[in-house]
Amino acid sequence: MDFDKIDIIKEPTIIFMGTPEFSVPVLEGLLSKYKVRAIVTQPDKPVGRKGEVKPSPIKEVALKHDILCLQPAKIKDALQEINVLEPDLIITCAYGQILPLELLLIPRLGCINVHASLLPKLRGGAPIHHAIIDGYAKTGVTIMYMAEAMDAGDIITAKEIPVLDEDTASSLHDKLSVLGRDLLLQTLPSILNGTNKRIKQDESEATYGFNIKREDEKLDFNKTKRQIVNQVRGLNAWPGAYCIFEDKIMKVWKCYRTDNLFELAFPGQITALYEDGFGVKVSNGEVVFTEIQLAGKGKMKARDFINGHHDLVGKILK
RNA sequence: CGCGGGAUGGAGCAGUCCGGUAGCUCGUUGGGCUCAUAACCCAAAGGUCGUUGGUUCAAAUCCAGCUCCCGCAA
Repeated sequence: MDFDKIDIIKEPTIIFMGTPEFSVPVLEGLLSKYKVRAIVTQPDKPVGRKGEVKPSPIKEVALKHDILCLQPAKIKDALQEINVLEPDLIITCAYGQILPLELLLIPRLGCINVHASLLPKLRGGAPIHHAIIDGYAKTGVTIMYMAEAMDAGDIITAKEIPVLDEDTASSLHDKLSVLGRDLLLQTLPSILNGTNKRIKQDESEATYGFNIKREDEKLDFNKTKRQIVNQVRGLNAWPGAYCIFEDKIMKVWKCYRTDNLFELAFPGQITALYEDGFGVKVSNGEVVFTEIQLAGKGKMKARDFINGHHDLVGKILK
């Protein structure tokens, strides 16, 4: 009798923890090859203007596959339940809560996390947005053991992709999500049989990409055109960069930079009209807004906005 | 009852406060100019002004209800 074989056949008990859309492909990939004992996700929360209570995307998957789904308001409340399940491995991916040490110690093989950056770069809750906003040339996904400090655990493996000029937070999100799925499936066998690598993070190289705050969304026209463009595409398709036009919020969904200088214009001043949008003066030149949205209105082509608003040139965005 | 904005030809807006023949910038179609053009000139088509009811001689406009969309906040 071959005992090694028996070990491989024995199914590990896996618990998956995740919440948003990003973790859905990762979970579904996992489900295609492995059995998941339970799923932990954030409680249903009121979403949208009407305050409708909606389950998280991960809960939808749990329901579809008829898997036990835990939704503790605080993860500590579920420690007992998780303990009883006797997981061999806990896999997290954008769960949304910090895991306490007691939980990290439960699984025999530890807790691993799929994180959307090349650690130790961009630790924190919004690594995808910040990869673009902060002008990173490359980013990726990292699978690592979880530690008490946020995203600071030992690295198991990582895979990088370039940040392209045409990338938005949205496109990068989708790419990293499937990249994370593939990397997890590729790496999981070694984690389950204990042959995986385990590399300490270089603390001196650490950077952070914390959750987007309202102030991160406000455009500052004293910044450079590259910074403005990165901010706009780094916040597309959610939550969007904005500025103020005639006391109303104007979200900017798409823009590009030009070589025009307009040295005499004020930062934020509308410089000129073009076929596809209108120019705005920033510290070192001009960016052209091509898709915008005014408070109370839907997204629109900047050209349509121009058609309805005369005398734009010279006005100042704040 | 969380706060607020909006619904007007295909698009974006004005007109609404102070009721009285639907306007602007585009787009579309046809014609003209041009070596040529997404440029320019001329012309045309296209709207029961979100929906229901009320007030009035008369409602896009005033009043009430309803539907849908969106920004903020959660």
